[in-house]
Amino acid sequence: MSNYLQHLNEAQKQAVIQINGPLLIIAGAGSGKTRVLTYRIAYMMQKGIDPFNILALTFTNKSAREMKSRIAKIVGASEAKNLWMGTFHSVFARILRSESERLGFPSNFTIYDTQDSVRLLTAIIKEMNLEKDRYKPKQVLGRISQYKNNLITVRAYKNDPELIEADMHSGRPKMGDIYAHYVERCFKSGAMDFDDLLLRTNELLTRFPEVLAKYQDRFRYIMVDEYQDTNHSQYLIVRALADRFQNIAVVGDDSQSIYSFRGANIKNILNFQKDYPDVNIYKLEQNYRSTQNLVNAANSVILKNKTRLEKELWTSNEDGEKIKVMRTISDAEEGRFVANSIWENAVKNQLKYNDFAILYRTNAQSRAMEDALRKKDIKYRIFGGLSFYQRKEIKDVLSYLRLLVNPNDEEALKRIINYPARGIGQTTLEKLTVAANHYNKSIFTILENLHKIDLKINAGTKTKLQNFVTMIKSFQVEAQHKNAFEITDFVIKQAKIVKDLNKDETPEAISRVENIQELLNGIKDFVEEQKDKEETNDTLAHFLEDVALATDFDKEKNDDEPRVSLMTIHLSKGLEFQYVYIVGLEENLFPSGMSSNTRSELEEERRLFYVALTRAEKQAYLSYAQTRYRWGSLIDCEPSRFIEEINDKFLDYLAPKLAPAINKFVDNDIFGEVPKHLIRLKKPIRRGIMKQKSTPKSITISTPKRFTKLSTAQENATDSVDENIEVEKFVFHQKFGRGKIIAIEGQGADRKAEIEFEKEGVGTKKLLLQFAKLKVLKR
DNA sequence: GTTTCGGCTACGCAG
DNA sequence: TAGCCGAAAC
Repeated sequence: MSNYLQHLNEAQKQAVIQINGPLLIIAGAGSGKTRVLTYRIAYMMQKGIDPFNILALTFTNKSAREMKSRIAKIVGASEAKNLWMGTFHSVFARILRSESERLGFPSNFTIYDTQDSVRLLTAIIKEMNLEKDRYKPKQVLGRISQYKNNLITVRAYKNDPELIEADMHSGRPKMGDIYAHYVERCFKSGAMDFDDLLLRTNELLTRFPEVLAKYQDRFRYIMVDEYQDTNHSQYLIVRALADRFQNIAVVGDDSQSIYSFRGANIKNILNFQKDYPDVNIYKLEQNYRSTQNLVNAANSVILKNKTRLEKELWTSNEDGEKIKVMRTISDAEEGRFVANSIWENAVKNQLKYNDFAILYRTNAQSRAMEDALRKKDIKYRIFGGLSFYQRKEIKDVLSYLRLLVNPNDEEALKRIINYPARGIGQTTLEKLTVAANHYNKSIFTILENLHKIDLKINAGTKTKLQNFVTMIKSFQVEAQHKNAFEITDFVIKQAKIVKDLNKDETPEAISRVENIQELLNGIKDFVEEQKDKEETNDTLAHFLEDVALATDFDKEKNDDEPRVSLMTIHLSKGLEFQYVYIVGLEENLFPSGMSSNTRSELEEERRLFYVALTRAEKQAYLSYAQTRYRWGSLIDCEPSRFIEEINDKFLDYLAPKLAPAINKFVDNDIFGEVPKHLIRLKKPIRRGIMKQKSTPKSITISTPKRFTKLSTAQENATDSVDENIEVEKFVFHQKFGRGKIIAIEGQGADRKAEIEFEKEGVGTKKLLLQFAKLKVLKR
């Protein structure tokens, strides 16, 4: 039982048996990190530690499941069951659910996905009459996400002149107001977005010391995987929870830090020693995954980065073959090359298609690969991109379920109030939204009280609205005695969703019906699983949470047919394949044109390339096209600098199949003696200009230096902003300037101030405080 | 008041 | 090329 320790090398063994105190494990690619983590937990449990006291935060739910089952094999299933294992988001969503009422959220709060958040922001920006070109919802969401990941709440924002100045400078003076509305609307809807799951956890642990104490006492042993990709918010959660017992083990590899765009802070791992001075550090440097040629090639690449911890990956595996480099004339040709090569290698080496992966920088590149694979009749599976749960028909069905669980969920309501079409249009919805904002209630509450307020909605429409409410309420009643599968089936039939789709006989509509059927099957499986777990009755809410946080890896395809995996390099982290094809190695694509500006951005791209290379066990292929369709038109491409950064002795250039006319052009151009990057260096000016064209400076959201400063300000972000507003006080309005309050009337959302503005031609105005967003001046 | 049609724009990675 | 949004058609 305990002889599993024999399977470890010395560094691995040390990392496993040191279970007390802070521990930093620097784990190179393919160095047996998962093995160390699973053995470590098993070892702890055999030493008598209650699994109930162990928290392991993993990067994906899939890896949590896999580790759990491996641990179960060592210590037994019943013991392993009590482990807390999962992603930050799923673990803390679960904790938030049981504590949410302290924060003013219902326990059945909805989790908004990115699409929901973007839709809500689009609505808010529209309601505020802001130019949607200046305030692009996706960019605004990115900015809000930055605030949240750095624990800058609405109040912290409003008290931070530098931050306000930064947004003003980037041409978005209204960011603070949008942020405030967004937070308010989420709160009103009983919804948290992805970043809230971390932000609100921090809020919970800071505002309620007894809650912090409870979880500190519970999670006496904490482990964090992929620590290099944690953001500030996650960092603070871990630090708070581990503060009492300091049994904190983090595992990571600074060379594989590739998520800075979502706030990951490489400093978390680099500074771990500073946070815990008595830390023990172990480095796992032996690679068990790849051939020597691959490991050495990857090393030669990552050496070009300046910011890195000292470590050298090595392997005792066979030499292996050189990395193959291929040039093609177009992206379609690149697809054909990859498909042919996979087919040949599969036949020649007796491999299954699941031994192959195609990795790319952007999801858009998958199409050319798919086309080629389909033509060769090679089965494949795409990860990422538009996931199953984000498909329109699936989101529509899920929105019904979300609404019956939480009727205040505004985004769910807006999706389905007129789907299938029931004669409730844009105009009606706008009236309802205005009323909801006015009374500071959810749209559903307005609908329930429709007879009490006059919204100038005609009688026919009113009846339709009332029918809608009645339907949703009937679903809620049914849900009390039906399980998740039964209620979903009921909803689909009652709402006539499939019926609506069946009106259409296009392949798309048929596929949509199939997808809904697949969703039903998924829910059935889920219900069965829950039965085994003998957990609570709230399976529907539980299912919706899983779905909101699910990634593509969490949804196993039911067939066991081997398939080639297609995914972005980001998604491939932690995975391994015998044969790996890294495609689209072109300047402006990989490295991304948006990341060539600063050294640190370029270093992250290089780490991304390092991650891609180290996924391969036996053989890696690099390919690039000379022309590619992007943004709907054909563009010329140059090979990526990353190809040249690999020492030539590890590479094997394949003879390119080119049309003769182009051939004479490119032959000495690409493989000639003159290092290409010397030529390319002359060109950044042109790149710069082109870049500005597509993203004008005024719109770019730049992170001010000051932004990384830690803000620990905690508050309930739903606090009203107008609490200081009194008669006689001077205020500042974004548009009308300085003014004096001469009267205040109304309550709550209806509260208005009469203000005498100093600016010429403005005069006295009555403004709703809810929208006016006045700043109180000292004098 | 609702639906449909056509033009415009987006492609950077993700829980 | 798809998906979204505003304007015209129903």
